[in-house]
Amino acid sequence: MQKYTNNLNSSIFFEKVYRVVHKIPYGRITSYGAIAEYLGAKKSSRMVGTALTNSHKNGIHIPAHRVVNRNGLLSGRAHFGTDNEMQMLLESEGIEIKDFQVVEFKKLFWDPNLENFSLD
DNA sequence: TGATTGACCAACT
DNA sequence: CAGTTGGCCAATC
Repeated sequence: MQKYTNNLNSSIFFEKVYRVVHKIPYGRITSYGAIAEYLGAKKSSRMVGTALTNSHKNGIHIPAHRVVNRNGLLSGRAHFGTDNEMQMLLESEGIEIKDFQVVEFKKLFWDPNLENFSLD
């Protein structure tokens, strides 16, 4: 029996995650789930977070701070250097944060599923 | 090597 | 409404 039932092969999937994250425009944000869906693994949104942890560990530089959870919450902030580094990175791009949440989440949401771009 | 954890999310109770 | 559960599976314990 095949191990993967949701179109998820880790090394390939991780690399695709990095490429999508790299495409998130400056000053915009997206969610783990939206990326997973774009990659055809909607139910594996946790793995998007795993991929980002992996990228951090391996020193792969991608704008991971632009990925938040489906409610606009900065759920990955603990993985950044200091307590509020993720927030400061977003604020430096003009994104307003309140209580660890992106205030204009809907307005700033960048949905890869609605975009026309290539993974290069 | 088995069990648990977790940068998630939708459905269910 | 909030809390729980099921799915997913790499990484960690």
